[in-house]
Order: sequence, then structure tokens, then C-alpha cells
Amino acid sequence: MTKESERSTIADVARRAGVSKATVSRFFNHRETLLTPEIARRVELAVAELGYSPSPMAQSLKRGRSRLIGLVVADITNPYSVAVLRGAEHACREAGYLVMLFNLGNDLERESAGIRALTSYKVEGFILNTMGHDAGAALETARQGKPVVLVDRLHRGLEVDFVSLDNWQAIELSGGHLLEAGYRDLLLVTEPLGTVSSRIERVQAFTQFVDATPGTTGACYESRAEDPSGLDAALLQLRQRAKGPCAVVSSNAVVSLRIVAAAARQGWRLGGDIGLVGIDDTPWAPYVGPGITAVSQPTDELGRLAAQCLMQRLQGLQAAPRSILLPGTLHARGSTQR
Amino acid sequence: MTKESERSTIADVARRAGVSKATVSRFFNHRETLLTPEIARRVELAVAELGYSPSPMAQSLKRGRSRLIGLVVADITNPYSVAVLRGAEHACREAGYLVMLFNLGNDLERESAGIRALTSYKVEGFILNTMGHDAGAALETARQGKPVVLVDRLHRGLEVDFVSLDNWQAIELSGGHLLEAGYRDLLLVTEPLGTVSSRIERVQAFTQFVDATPGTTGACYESRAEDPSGLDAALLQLRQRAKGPCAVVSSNAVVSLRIVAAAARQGWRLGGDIGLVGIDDTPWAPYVGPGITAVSQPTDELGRLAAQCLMQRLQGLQAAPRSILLPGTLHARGSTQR
DNA sequence: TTGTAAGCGTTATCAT
DNA sequence: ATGATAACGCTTACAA
Repeated sequence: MTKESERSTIADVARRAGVSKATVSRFFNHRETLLTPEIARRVELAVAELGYSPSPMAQSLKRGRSRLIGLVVADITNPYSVAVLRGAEHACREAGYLVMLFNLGNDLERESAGIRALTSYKVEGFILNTMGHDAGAALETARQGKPVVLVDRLHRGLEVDFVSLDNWQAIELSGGHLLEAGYRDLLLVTEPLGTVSSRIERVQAFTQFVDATPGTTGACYESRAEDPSGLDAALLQLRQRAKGPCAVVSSNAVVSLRIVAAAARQGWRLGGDIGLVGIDDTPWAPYVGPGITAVSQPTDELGRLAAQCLMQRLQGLQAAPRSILLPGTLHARGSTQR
Repeated sequence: MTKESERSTIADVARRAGVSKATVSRFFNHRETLLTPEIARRVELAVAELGYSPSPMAQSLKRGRSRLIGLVVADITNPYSVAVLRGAEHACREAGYLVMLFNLGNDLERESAGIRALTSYKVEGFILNTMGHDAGAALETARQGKPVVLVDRLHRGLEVDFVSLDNWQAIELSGGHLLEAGYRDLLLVTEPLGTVSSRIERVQAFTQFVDATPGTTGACYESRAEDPSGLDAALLQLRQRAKGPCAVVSSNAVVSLRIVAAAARQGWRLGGDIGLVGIDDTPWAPYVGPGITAVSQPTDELGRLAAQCLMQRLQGLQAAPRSILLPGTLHARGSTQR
């Protein structure tokens, strides 16, 4: 490998091998079908000597395809997003794609900007885990035939592949477990619903679960980080209205931590004074208080499947939009033991 | 904005405005200096009507610059990496750059592959938070004059800007706090050192702290996730050798959780039976056991500074490699109260 | 089977 | 001040 300061180009290889640029290009794209073994060997040698590899930028410009996948996440700080990202990145790379990441930092308005930025780099497809608030660009993208996969959150009007936890199953699992443990009066705490489909769906599932289960009562509360005292009030109200043991279902790990904090403020023991089961298992869940009961999501799998859907579409799959729902798994711990 | 299915090109704009492609290009690159207001207005109008924006790919091909920054992280699952990533991405975007992410997934061997992949996309600079194990490509990159910034971990032989927690300060802070709280016999637990400079440095700092502080004893243990019983043994040994109260300094949040788990296995109370202070604060630290005392890193700031260094180099700054060390902040909690 | 040449969407160097 | 034109590194008709 000679050490030129500049990267060598297809022309360098052609010159060195004594062939045309076209032949070198063929070596990379149709080696088996179009090339004489002898020529192929010469090219191969020159490529090795120069340490040449094609410029994806130039290829992209010519082909209109980039081997790039755009991944837009609402908030890279969210461990769930990260876990999905991880799975997706892995699958993409295995398929020869690189991931371009755009983080919204929870700034709703930037969704279209992000999609456009990635579009301009000619990404071949999108994986979206966003708020679905400002989906104009996403819609346009899909209309242009670029594959889009939604993770965890649906966008209304956007009929594309969708990969997510089965929220109904997860809520039923949580609720059923609480019942078995003897809790009767329940409160679902979620982040502000906004237009986030997964949050809304969990509320719906919860409401239906309570309605369908005689002897239980339920309510919902939207908690925001800036307003811990609102949460305190909601929890106090739960305890007041409860005739028997009461429990909280938390909509994600961030909220679970808020509940834990609130319980600490009130001096309540988790499990005994108030039950808690949360969606999203975390490495620390077993060690907080008596251990937090949680429903884990198969996050890696979700990311992997999202990428896989995209790959299939890129290979031309024309089936109707699919909806892939994966079940969660309950991990019972002290926070649901009375 | 007319809705063509294809993105419009500079040629479309030129035609529409009745000018040449060169003029449109000038409109974007040297508007003030080279264009008649009248012409500029016509171009501006055409651009708006067509919703045109230049193709970064084509620009990149022509200019040899891509407005892309390559970010290589050892493990996207690590919250520290994510936090840094977040800060860096933000700063890059503000400067008009997009981040291309390459995650090693803790696969040491892939470092060069990642750097090469990103290089082929003509990223203009690198932010590296990796193991430094396989730095061949990084070295080559730096030699080619592409700016590189290292975060948290040095690579030997690679003399470039470096941004990190001040590990000496952080360890001294932790150790000092333990002393004040009355702990005398200390154990530093870290992930396997390998070639990771930050881990090594923390051990050095710890050793020196113990040596320089009469009346204390210290030891180090390298803990691996697969071997919890090894950790148990190390902790038992600590308690045996300890004449008075003993405590553990944990090298990062993952290890802290392992210590917590080990203490739980032994039935020890954190703080009373064994002290614990960890580097890396986390949202859950206050709620695990009696609360885990931790030294927080200014992660956002670290990422921001890394990106900022890069931007300065991209603007031609030729100063000698800088080393930016930021102090940590102690958050005292129950795990260091006897 | 291989080479020639046009063109992907830009920018930069010439002219004008 | 503006326009024609040649690159940037690659792929792909079309020719040979």
C-alpha cells in the first residue's frame, strides 16, 4: 500500500492496471459476469497496491443512492431511543449501510429540518422515532417512495411499516400482575400525551383494562418534570380514594423514577404503602428501593426489526404497511409486594 | 414551492431565473461581493419557487469538504458516551455540520474500519471516544491533517486535542470525601484497564492519593461483568483487611451498580457496612439504597468543547494540541454516611 | 470482453 | 458582474 497523501481514485487504479476506468468500475460492480480472469487479477492487484476504495460520495452522486440510512430520534438522552438506535445501527451496518443520526433534542419543530437535512444527503430510507408533531417532511418523503419505518410512535396520515412494543399486552401484563398482588386502585402516570401515539395507546389500554376488570378503579395523570408537586397531589389523591391497596403503573422509566422520588418525599415504602410497576426495565431497577417491578421491552430486537423492514423495502418489497408488535416481559420485584 | 417529484438542481434554478448556473452558485457562496442586487433578487425568487437547496453530496465531491463530522464511540449503550454525543451533536449542528455516527459496540477491532468508513464519506474531522486499541487509521487520519479530537480516552502516539474529566481531581475529591466521612481502608474497583487511558489514570490517581494520605490503605480490583464472584471475593477481602470502616471507589456508573449488587448479595448496608462513592452521577443514584454518592461529569460541556475544538481546527487553528480537563462535582448521599 | 464518453450537481477558472 | 466550461470520482450506454 503506497502512502499517497491523497486518496487514490478510480483513474489511478486504471492507469496502474493498464485498463480503463470502466473496467475498474466493473471489477467492483459486476466482477463475475463481465470480466476476464486475467484482467480482473490485474485490477485486483492495482487496487490492493493503491489501497483503493470507491468514494461513496461520487457513487452516490452518480447512482442517486448512498448506502446511507437516516435515523431521527426525538431524544438521544432517552435510553429507549439509544437501545433502539443500537439495534438498528447494527442491522444496518451488517447490510452494508451506514447510519446518519439526527437528534431532535426534544425540539418538536426540528423534525422536518432533520428529515430534510438527511434527505439532502440522499439517505435511502428513514427510521423515525420522533414526536410525530411536524411530519410534513416525513409525509413528503414517503410520497416520494423513500421507505420509512416508524418506531414506537405512529404518525397520523403516514401509512408505513411500524415497529413497537405491544402496548396493550404490556399494560395488561402490568395490570394483571398488580391484581394478582392484591392491588385494586390504580393510577397510570405518563408523560404529557401530546400527539405521541405510544403514550396515548397506553392510556387507552389502561382505561380499558380497568373498565373490563370488576372491582378495580383507575385514573390517569400526566406528569411533567417541572411539576413534582402536581405528581405528589395526584398520588395523595390516589391513596385517599383507595379503599384497599393502591398502585401506580408508570408509562416509562423516566416516570418511574419520578414516582420513586415522590414516594420518597412522602415517606412511603414502595410495595407496602404504594405499588409500582413500570414499563421499561433498566439495569438499576432491581436496586432502587425494594426493586422496581418492570415490563422490559425487547429494544434491541425492535431496532433490528426496524432496520430489517427498511432493508426489505429497499430491495423492492411492495407489501402493504406492516405493523410489528413485540410483547414485553414482566420482571416482578419488591415494588409490587405488599 | 412547486412539487416536483425530483429535487430541483442548480440548473433548474438557473433556467428559471434566466441566469447561468455559475450565477446561482455565486448567489449561495459569494452573494454580497459578486452579485448585482437585481440579479440576486431574481435568483432568490427562483430558489424560493423551486424550493431548491444545494446537494451536499455534489458540493462535497467538488469541494472535497462535506460539512460532516465523524463521531466514533466505543459503546453507544454507555450513558457517558451518549451524553457526550449529545453535547457534540448539538455544537456541530449549530456550526452547520451534521454528525455521522459509528458505534463500535465494544468491538475493539472495528475502530479502524469505522474511521475508514467515515473517511470515505469525506468527513472533515473526527471526535473519537474509543478504546485506542486499534488506532492505525486514526494515526493516518491525523497525519493527513484531518482534525481529530479525543474524548475521555487518549491514544498513545496520537498528539491531538483532548477533552476529558480531570481524573486526578475527581479521584481526590472522592477520596477526600471518604476520609472526611471516616473511611480509612479503600478499594478502587474499575473495569478491566486494557489500554483505556482514563481507567489507567484513575487507578494511578487513586494509588497516589492513598500513598500520600497517612493512615489509609488502598487496593485496586478489575471487575468484569461475567465474574461477579470475583468481585464478591475482592470486597470480602477489603472488609477483612480493614481495621476500621472501609469503602469502595467505583470507576464508573456501570461498576457502581455491580458494587450495589454485590453488597446486596452479602446483605451489607451501603454506607454503614461499606462506603461507596462512584464516578459518574446518574438520575437513579439518589434512589438506589440510601443514595449513592457520586462525582458527576460535565458531560454536555465535554461534548460541546470537543466539537468546539474541532471547529476551531477546521477554521485553520494551528496551535499545539490542547488538553482540556474539566472538574467533576461531588454529590454526597447516603452511601458515604456511616 | 473492453474502451470511450457523457453525465450526476456542484464550484472554480477562465473569458467576456 | 456574468457566462461558458472544465473538473470532482464515479457508473453506464454505446461503440468497438
